[in-house]
Parts: sequence; C-alpha cells; structure tokens
Amino acid sequence: MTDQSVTERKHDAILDAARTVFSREGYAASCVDDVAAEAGIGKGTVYLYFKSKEELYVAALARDIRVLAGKAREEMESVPAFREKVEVFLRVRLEYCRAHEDFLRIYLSEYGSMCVNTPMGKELRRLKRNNMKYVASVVQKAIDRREIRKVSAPALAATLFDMAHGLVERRLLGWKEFQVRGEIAFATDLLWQGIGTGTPTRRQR
Amino acid sequence: MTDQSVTERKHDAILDAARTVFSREGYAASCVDDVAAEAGIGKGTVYLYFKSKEELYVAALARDIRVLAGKAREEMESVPAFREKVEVFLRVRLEYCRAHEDFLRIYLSEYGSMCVNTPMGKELRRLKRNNMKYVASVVQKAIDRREIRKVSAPALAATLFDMAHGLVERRLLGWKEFQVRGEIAFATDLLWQGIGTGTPTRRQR
Amino acid sequence: MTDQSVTERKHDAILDAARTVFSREGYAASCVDDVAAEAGIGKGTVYLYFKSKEELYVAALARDIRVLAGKAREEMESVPAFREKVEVFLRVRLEYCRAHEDFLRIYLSEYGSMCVNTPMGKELRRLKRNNMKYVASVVQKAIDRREIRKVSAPALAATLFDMAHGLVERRLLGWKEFQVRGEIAFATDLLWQGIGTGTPTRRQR
Amino acid sequence: MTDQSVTERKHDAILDAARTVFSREGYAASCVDDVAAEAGIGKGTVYLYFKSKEELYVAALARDIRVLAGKAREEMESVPAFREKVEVFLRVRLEYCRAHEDFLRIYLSEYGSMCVNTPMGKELRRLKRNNMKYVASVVQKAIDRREIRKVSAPALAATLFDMAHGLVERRLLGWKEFQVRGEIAFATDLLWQGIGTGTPTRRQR
DNA sequence: TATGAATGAGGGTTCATTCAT
DNA sequence: GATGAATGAACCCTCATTCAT
Repeated sequence: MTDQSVTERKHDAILDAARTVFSREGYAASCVDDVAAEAGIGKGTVYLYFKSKEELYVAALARDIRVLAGKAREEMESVPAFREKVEVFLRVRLEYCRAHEDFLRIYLSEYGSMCVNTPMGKELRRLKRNNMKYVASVVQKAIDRREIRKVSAPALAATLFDMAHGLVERRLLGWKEFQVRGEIAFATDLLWQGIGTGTPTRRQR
Repeated sequence: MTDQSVTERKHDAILDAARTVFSREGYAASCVDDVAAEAGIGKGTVYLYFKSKEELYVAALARDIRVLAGKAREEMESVPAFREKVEVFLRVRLEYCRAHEDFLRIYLSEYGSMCVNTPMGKELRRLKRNNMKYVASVVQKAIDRREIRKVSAPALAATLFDMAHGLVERRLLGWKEFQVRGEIAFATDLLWQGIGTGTPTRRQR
Repeated sequence: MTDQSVTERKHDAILDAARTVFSREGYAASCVDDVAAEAGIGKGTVYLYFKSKEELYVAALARDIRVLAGKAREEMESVPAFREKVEVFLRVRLEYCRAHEDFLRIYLSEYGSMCVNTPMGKELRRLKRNNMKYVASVVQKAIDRREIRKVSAPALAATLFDMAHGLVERRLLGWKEFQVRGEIAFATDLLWQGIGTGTPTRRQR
Repeated sequence: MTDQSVTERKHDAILDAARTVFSREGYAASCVDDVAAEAGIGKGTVYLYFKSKEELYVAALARDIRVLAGKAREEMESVPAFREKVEVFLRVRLEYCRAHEDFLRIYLSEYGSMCVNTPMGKELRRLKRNNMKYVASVVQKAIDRREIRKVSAPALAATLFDMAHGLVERRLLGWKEFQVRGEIAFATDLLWQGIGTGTPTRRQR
C-alpha cells in the first residue's frame, strides 16, 4: 500500500534524521556524520541520496514546507467562508508547530537563508512565493464575493503569513507574555475588526 | 569631543566590517579573516576586541538592533497619537532597511538563530523581547487613553513586529507582487479598519 | 572455437575498459565505478575478476606490454638483418602508439610507477626487464655475426628502449619541433653512423 | 648571505619534505599530513605556502628540474667542445641522480603525469620543452661549427634527453646487467661512432 | 597595541571494497 | 555468476584561535 520502494523510504528516513539533527543546533553546527548516525546508516549512504549537505538541508526543509502548504490548502478548501479559511490557515500552522517543533526550528531559520544569495535560499524563496500566491488567490476570491472589503490581495496574503509566522515563533520561544489564550481568535478578530474604535480616529482623507 | 577613545572607534569599525561581511554570505560562510580585511586591520586585532566569531556576530547584530530600537523609540515618543506612533514604528524600520540593507540581511537571519539554543540566540532573544515589551507598553497606554479598542497589548505589539518584519523582508527580497504602494498606509489602515465589511459577516460568537 | 570461456572474454573486456578509463585521467583520478560503467557491467563484477583496483591497473598495462613485446619479437624474428630488426622494433612501437594512444598514456606513466616501491611497480619492472633481455640477446647475436661492432649488448638494448620511449612520447605530446620527418630513419641512421664527422674530433682514447 | 627571508626558507623546507614524502610512495599514496610532519610543521601551514597538494607536488618537482637544468647549462657553457658538453650533460644528470635519489623517483614519475591532461602536467611539459630547446640550440651551434655532422638539432637534443633518462632510470632501478661501467663514455662513444662497422652493412639505397 | 604566521581540530566528500540478494 | 546499495576509512582543505614578535 504505502510501499514506496525501499529506496524512497530510506530517502524519507534520511530527511527525518536531517530534520532532527539540523533543528538541534542549526545548519552550520550540524554535521553529516550526525545525520547518518541519527538515521542509523553509514555516512557515505547519505551521499547516495543527496549530493551535498546543503541539498540535504534544503530537501528536508522543502519537504515539510510542501506538506504544510498542502495540509493548509486542503483544509482551507474544505471550508466555504473566508474567515474560516483564515482560521484554518493559522490553525494548521500552529498545529504543525506543536507536532513538529523540530521542523519549526529549521523553518524559522529559513527566513534567514532566504535572504542570502545561495542556491539554497533560491529554492526556498520559490516555494514560499508560490504558497503566498495561492493564499493571495484565495483572498482575491473572497474580495470578489464581497466577503471582505477591497484590499490588496497579495499584501493581505503576505500579512497572513507574517502573522502566522509570528504566532508560531512566539509559541516556539514560549514567550508567555506575548501569547494570548486564543491566538487564532485574536488574530482573526484583529484582522476583521481592526483596532479602531469606530470613532473617526481613523485618518480622514 | 565625541572622541570615543581610539579604541572605541576601532571597536565600531570592526562591527561595521562584520556587518558588511556577514551580510554578504551569511554567518557560516563568512570568516574572521575577511572581517579583518574589510576593517583594514590584522586578524589578531579582531580578537583583542571580541572573544570569538560568534560574539562578534552577535555584537554587530545587537548594536544595530539597539540603534534601530532607539530610533524607533525616540521618534515614537515625539508624536502623540498612537496611530502616528505605529506609522513611525513601521517607517523607521522601513527606512533603516533602505539605508542598511546589509544589516537587514543579518537581521532577518537572526530569526533563525534565535530559535536555536546557542548563547548567541539567547542574547538576541533578550533584546527583541525587551523591544517588544516597550511597544506593548505604548499600546497599553493607547488603550488606556481609549485611542484604540481594548485588545491584548503584548499580542498587538507582537503583531506590529510581525508586520514590520514582513514588510521589510519583502522589500529586501524585492517581491514586487507582494508589495503595495503605500506599505505603511496599507498596514495601518488594515490595523485600524480590519478587513470586515461592517455587515455582520463577522462571526457572532 | 577461440571461445575463451565467456569468463575469459569478460576478463578482457574489463581490461579494455580499464585501459580506456585509466588513460583518460590517470590512475589516481580514475575510479572503479567508471571502469565498470565503461565495460557495461556492475561494479561488483569487476571484483570477481580482479582483486583490487591496483591489480586491475597492472593487469591492463601488463597485457598490452606483453602484446606489444610479442608483436615486436615476432616481427623482429621475421627479418634477418639487425638493422632491419631495429627498424622493426621502433616501427612496431610507433605503430602501436598510433593505434592505441590510450594505452600509451598509461604505458608512459608506467615509467613512474616502476620506480616507486609498490607490488604494482614490481610486476612492471619484471616485464620490462625481460623484454630488454630479449632485445639484448638479439643485439648479442648481431655482434657475434659482426653485423655491428662490439658494444655492450645490454646497454645498446637499453638505449634502443630509451630511443623508442622518446619517439613515442614526443609523438604523443605532439611536440612538432622535436619530431623529424622519418623518425625511424633518423634513429637508425644516428645509431649506425653516429654524429661524428669522421675526422678525429672523437676523443682519442 | 644566503638569507632568504625566513618565509623563503620555510617554503624550501616544505619542498624538501614534499620531495622526500612523494618519492616514498608516489603522489597518490602520499598525504599532505605526512609532508607537514616531515617538515616538522602543522598541516595548515603547508597551505599557507601552497594552494593545493597538486601545486605542492609540481613545485617540488619543478624546483629540482630547474636546479638540474641550471647546473647542466652552467657546466655545459664552461666547456668549449660539443663532445664535452654532452659528457657534462650526462654527468650532471647522473650525479644529481646519485645525490638526490628521492628527487629522481619523482622526476621519473613525471613522464607519466606529463601525458595526462592536468594543469600539473602542463607546467612540467613546459619546463621540459624549454630545457630541450636550450640543448637543441647548443647542438645547432656544434653543427654550425662543424663539430658534428649535420643532423636534426632538436631531434638529437631529444635523443640526448632520452639517453640520459634511460641511464638515470637504470641506475635508480639498480639493473646491473643493463649498466655498463662507463655509462657516459658508452653513450658518447655510441653517439659519435654509431654501431656501424664501417663496412657498408649500412643500408645503401 | 597590533600583527599575521602557525596551528590542528573538524567536516565535507570520495571511493575502494564488501555482501546480501 | 552478477549486481549495486551500503559502508566507513581516508584525505584534502578551511578557518577559528593563539601567541611570539
């Protein structure tokens, strides 16, 4: 059934090990030896599946990002209202965080590598961009359906990513004072209602 | 007059060089030699001012973070209304981004190192936390003064950081489709008004 | 009929592949994988026929040296006069060079490995020595038959090898300015006549 | 007096160590660690003076080749007659062989690397070619002065190298039966007189 | 104080060899 | 016999750090 050729299973097992090891100390401080040991295989074997340490790192990260994006997409499409979609988006991310803290450690690091000009960063940038484009399309449809007022869809999508990123990061760091009981509720409420008082504090003109 | 003893000037010059070099290829790929060369001094001299490569990195990053936080604080305090404070907060960050793209490359990487358990991350976490606490206090005052409705002050402060982080990142990456002409206006508008239509699309609890 | 059991044929095919591969980049830079690929068989199979990479290398080289020596011997014995034998000796070598440039690349390297104390060198030294002994015996007979004047037969044989070696090497390197139109004629002429003018420039005892 | 800056002395010391080590087991089987140990310095230090193992190898070889060529040239120019020049040429080479057996082990290996297309081989080819050109010019002058009969100067020069190469190789290998008491005398005698009997055995055509 | 030559631990990568299928 | 996945020893090279000058 799930019989990915043995090869494929080992491929995945190595990625799992990579996630574990890289998340422990970061990319630079980790060594391929440790990944191999964690996977219970020989060091050389790792190189049968991945050309280099960097490729391994990116592959491990990219796999999880794809899974996460897939999960989010799937669940977002299973609910009709945009507000629910947003809640789902945030929830999937927070849940993934709880379940895969190790992945998250690397996922957050990604923000760094993305900005440095390496082939590594390139692939990650591409992935993130695609994910954001999808969310932007979801936003656009909500605007078209008048579920939300007219704003820049890509910009709002980006903001969603920013907020999710923040929530996840703070949960990982365990900064109690910056967490609110219902993070998702807080975020969606903020998004829908804003912080305005309704009185025209809001900039006129 | 402002003559920070020659020593202090060299200290700063090294930090400048570190910023330049680290931003070029990232922490791992940079080497102390290059920092020394960039600073126009001997490699050994670097170690007279900083105990290790890591300390140097953190110091370079921390200095800029402090300057940035100081600038933001200063300017935020020079305007009375909270909305303006928010605009100032975002503007200072975006401006710093423009002026110090090299710093930003590292600043964004910081998000990664922060989540890995190194002494390095620790210091950075502390700094960021303090900055967020300050902004939270500003938020709280705004709430107290009824400038904005009652929300979790730390959570809103955190969200501000998240949004600024996102704006800055996207500007650095140059992702045109996720930028909006008036980023600050977009963000503050979003924050104040939300995306709701006013009609009770909003979940009625 | 000449069906050397399939086994034997594969043995030879591997040697052919080895010659091709080793001549491409030299012994150190070649890898068994490539030899197997060139032979169109599995890497493990190579080890069914040869104990080690080194043995494979020596075997490939030795086979060609034996073939070359056999050819030379055969043709030398087919002509009666010593002068012709010399011409044949040189011609066979030059021809083999043209036909098997890849072999020659390794053959010339052999001079190196011969002088290093490896089992590898030992076998090659033995082979060359035997070949030289044979030529020396041919020389001796020519002296006995007064075809040439009395000189040290082994030394002259060695010199013949040296000259052949040089001719072949320069042809392989393509050093135009050190080639003469009729290399063989030049060499034999030089050998027979010397460079003396006939006038007693030649040292008198 | 001989005060080459300390740097230069270390440079030379490393080359000496390289010669010793490489001659022991050949290029491939030697490792940089051993060269460093032989030189009594740290492994990293080697890399302060030479970019790579290969460069080190070539440098070690090239230095000796240059010294040898220089010695030969100098002494050849100190004697007027061509025959003496030839004797000097061979003698210098044989003497260098006796004094620097370790160099010779590598020098002879050179014949191999020369034929493989590496940057390494390139440099060595260039050196050898230049040396041969010089000898060819010496030959040409002898022809012009009617000291020897008219033959192809480059070809004769090349033959001289071939003969020297053979003499040196056989001495290194210790092949008693292919050595002759007075090797130099044998070679020059052969060169001047040839092996012909004077009677028209020589092909008439 | 400033230097940069020296160091050597460390790690990425290769590849000859083995062995279960 | 044939295979090629797996192995891990080996080795080149880097670079943070030290220290004698």
